[in-house]
Amino acid sequence: MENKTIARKFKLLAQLMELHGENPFKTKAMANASFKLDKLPFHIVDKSEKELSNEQGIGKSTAAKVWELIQTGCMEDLEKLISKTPEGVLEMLTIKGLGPKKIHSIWHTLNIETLGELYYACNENRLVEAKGFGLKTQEEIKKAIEFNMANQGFVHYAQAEKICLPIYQYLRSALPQDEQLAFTGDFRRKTEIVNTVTLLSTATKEILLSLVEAHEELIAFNQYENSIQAVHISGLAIYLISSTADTFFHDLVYTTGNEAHVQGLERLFNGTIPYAESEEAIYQSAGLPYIEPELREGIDELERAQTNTLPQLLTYDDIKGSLHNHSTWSDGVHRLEEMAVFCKDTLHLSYLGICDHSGTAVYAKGLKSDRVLQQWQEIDLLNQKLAPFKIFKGIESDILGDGSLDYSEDILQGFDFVVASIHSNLKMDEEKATARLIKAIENPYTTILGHPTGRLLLSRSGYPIHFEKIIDACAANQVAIEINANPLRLDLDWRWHRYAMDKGVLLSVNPDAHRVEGFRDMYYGTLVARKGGVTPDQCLNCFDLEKITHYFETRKKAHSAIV
DNA sequence: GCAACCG
DNA sequence: CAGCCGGTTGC
Repeated sequence: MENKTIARKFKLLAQLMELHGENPFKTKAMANASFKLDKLPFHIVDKSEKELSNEQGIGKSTAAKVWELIQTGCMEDLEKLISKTPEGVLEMLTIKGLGPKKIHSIWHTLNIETLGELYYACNENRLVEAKGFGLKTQEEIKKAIEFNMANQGFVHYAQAEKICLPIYQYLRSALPQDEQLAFTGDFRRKTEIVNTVTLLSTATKEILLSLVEAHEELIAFNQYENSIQAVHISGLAIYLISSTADTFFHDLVYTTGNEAHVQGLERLFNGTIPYAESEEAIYQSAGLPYIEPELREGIDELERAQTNTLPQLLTYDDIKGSLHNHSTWSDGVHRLEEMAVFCKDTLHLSYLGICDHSGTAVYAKGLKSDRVLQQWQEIDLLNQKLAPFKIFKGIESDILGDGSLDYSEDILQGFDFVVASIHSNLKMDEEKATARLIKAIENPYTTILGHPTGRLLLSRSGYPIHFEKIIDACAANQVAIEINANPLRLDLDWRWHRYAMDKGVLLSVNPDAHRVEGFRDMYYGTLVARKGGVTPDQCLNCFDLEKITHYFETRKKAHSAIV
């Protein structure tokens, strides 16, 4: 069991205790425990109950609960509270703008127990009758429910991958070597969210069905002539299609999609895509080089293939370093040295950009100026110790409400680079948000624009921005744009990578890691970067140490000339 | 801690 | 009735 899972259970426990009006001190203790558990720099499952209770903020009874959770997979207190709470009320906790207090009011004064009823009440203007609710809140909640409904059944790519790779392995080892088996559909095209994972195999439907039925975590619930609809216990839909040896690669192209890409390909064949012994052979017989599944979105990949101008997509191995990461200096889990050593020795990268939160982000222990100076001292020492590995002095500076950065010029000029991003005042119209971002982009100290829309996939749409204007401003000011590699963000969206590159804007695959494992998110970043057609030479952290050092230095010279 | 919202 | 305060929520 992962720390995150344990922390989430405690958070839910705290929320439900509050929802059911239990002792506020105990409630607070559970909320604190959740926060604390989430920030422990080791795997909780490796420790004893005793060791755990030695941690500041985790007492005997909390440690006992953690132990119970690890041993039995659940906590009695939590299970009791869950059973006392209608399912719909539990779902309300996932709606932005609703916390335990407001949900209590909805549940007990309006007698609403499902999200459907709640939505209906918003439409009927009945939510305002409950204490603590006004017109604005009602509108926000209505929008949040709509957002939730539109995303029903979808999971992040990373979640889907975690579930279906073992399923693939299971099927692969159960099927004879000469039977083909492959992922297909959206998942194969690496879309940022998926609602169905589709697998294609030359095995018969009967064999596939028997394997699904033998798998503890899969339930087959529907059958068609050549396919099986199944669901994983997590709720993720799994679709299995039975193909044949002759038609396999033809079927693979069709099911991989997307529709527009397949239709375009069909036109090149005057109607039907032929059978062949590989996908490469199919594209070749249309006179085309192989087109990576990530690029098959029906944009202009067929034209680019025809003119031999498909991009040389970056791969995970092209990544030379990691920019935009956090440490215990702000809200990270691991110390700066641990982060650096992990990059150096485990990931074999040649540099780390550390970008802890700036002062305004108090909730994330953002660094005030004096702490910045102290961190620089530590970085200088570590750079001596770890050479030739290099830690760059960076900061994730909040973009304040008016578009300015968080520090005075004398501090800003001391950084090797600055990631500027928005964390507060997210409810802006497009005009305001765009102007605010452009002001930050025009700041001579801004090196990279961080998560440009602030979106959280499946839970929060970003603030609206005028993408062309933002990207044009980055081009004019030589500001790179982050591809935030956290699978919940993947922001800048891959649909805008092309536009950015055409304008000469560099992209940067940034994991925004808050713990050492977080660096691995760069893998998800490279997947969407590939979807966006990003090449290594247009990706800032594919620069080797010498090149990026030079890049940062010349950028600094450029703005000190202005100042 | 701070901003938005509500009473 | 403007404006302040305290509570809730999210960052």
